[in-house]
Amino acid sequence: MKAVKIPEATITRLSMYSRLLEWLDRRGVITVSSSDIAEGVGVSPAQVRKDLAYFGEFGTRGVGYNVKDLLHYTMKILGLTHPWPMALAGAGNLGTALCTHHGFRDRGFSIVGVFDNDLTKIGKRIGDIMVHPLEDMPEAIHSLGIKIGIIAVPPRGAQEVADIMLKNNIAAILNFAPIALNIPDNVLVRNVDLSVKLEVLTFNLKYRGSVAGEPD
Amino acid sequence: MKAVKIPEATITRLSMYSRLLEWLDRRGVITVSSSDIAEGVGVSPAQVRKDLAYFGEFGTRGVGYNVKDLLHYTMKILGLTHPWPMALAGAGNLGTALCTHHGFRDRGFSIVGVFDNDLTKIGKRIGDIMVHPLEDMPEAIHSLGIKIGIIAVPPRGAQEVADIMLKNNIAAILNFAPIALNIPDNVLVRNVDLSVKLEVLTFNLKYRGSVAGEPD
DNA sequence: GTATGTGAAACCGTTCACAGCA
DNA sequence: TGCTGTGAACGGTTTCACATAC
Repeated sequence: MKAVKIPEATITRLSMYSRLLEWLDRRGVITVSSSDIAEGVGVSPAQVRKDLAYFGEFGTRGVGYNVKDLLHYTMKILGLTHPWPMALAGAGNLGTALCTHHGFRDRGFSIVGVFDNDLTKIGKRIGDIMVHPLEDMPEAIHSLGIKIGIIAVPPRGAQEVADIMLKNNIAAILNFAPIALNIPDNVLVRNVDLSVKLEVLTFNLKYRGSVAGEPD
Repeated sequence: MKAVKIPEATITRLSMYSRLLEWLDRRGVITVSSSDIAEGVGVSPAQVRKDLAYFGEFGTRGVGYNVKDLLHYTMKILGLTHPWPMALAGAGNLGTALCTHHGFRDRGFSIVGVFDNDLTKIGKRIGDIMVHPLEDMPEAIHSLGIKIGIIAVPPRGAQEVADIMLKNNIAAILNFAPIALNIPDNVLVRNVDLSVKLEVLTFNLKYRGSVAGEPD
């Protein structure tokens, strides 16, 4: 935690390193080198070392990194030492998929409230939680200490949902609606836009013939 | 189409401009300025102009851009003048969500084959298409001229699915499995990793207090 | 010998500021 | 006058290469 600006890309990669380390740890691997990690997530070894160097010195020269230790550090850096309850707006197919998404629970994220204003969905059960009307979201946010909201409603309703979240002091939003939300600067937003991802592919298919590389 | 390298971020934004233009066009808007576009997608006007400049001169000085024309150009640049049939592997919740995802069809993408090797899913109907066994995928890829594959299976099965796609000359893969796929350089891959997105949020919540900005 | 940690260099993308044109 | 198009400046990220430490 220096007074240095840390590139977002570094955080993204750190998250990937962390998951790889979890995998290695489960397999009983004790030590990894920066090249091992690099190969595992598809970046350069120098990049791995630079990324880690933002946060401290975790390795041993001539040896590498202790898997368990580095895993622990990455989790701590990413703020994953405690669970993050989340509120989900939208109980459609996407919402259902997110609710049951294994990858979330594996990393300490859990959707503790699902909200929708479609009467045919309210009362339904997704996994082990029930869909509640949107108007119940504020109370849930406060009583369950929810800091992160997920928007998985159609574009039309997205800003409305965002506004409700904002009014109730949500700190961060993961938005799946393909529109630019109007969000104040003190609230974090990240968008997941599936069509954009596909269009990057079609562009490349069309103009570059075929070149690989994964910047994102 | 110059001999200039075009930043991936430019393509990402182009895709967003394109969708905004569609929206404006449907509303009967005739002309937009770079500032209008910039505001609509949350970037700077200079950025919009730079991005467009990679591909030509589409505007009129002192006036702006013709919405219909620019929409047409962006679609063409992105390779969206013809439909892109896609094969989906994985008929779980995520697969189902992707199948019924409106945003795809709106932009010319359509999933024309869904494959899974879970016997309880094969034969099921998602929307208007049926889930087929994974072994039927090769034939579908060839007979339907599929160039893009989507992987929405659990991490364990992802590489296997990828290998099948590769063996059948898929040109691009959109991967939702949170692992680094082993893919040759001549095949395009983009990963959608939901946990990573969330961990970027938790990192920022923890260390930056609250700062906005959407780099991705 | 081997692999980390790190300044310096190279590279890339964004912003600036203004020339060019309707 | 107003807004586009663009070379140049800027800032930030990645790569390089080597000193450092085990």
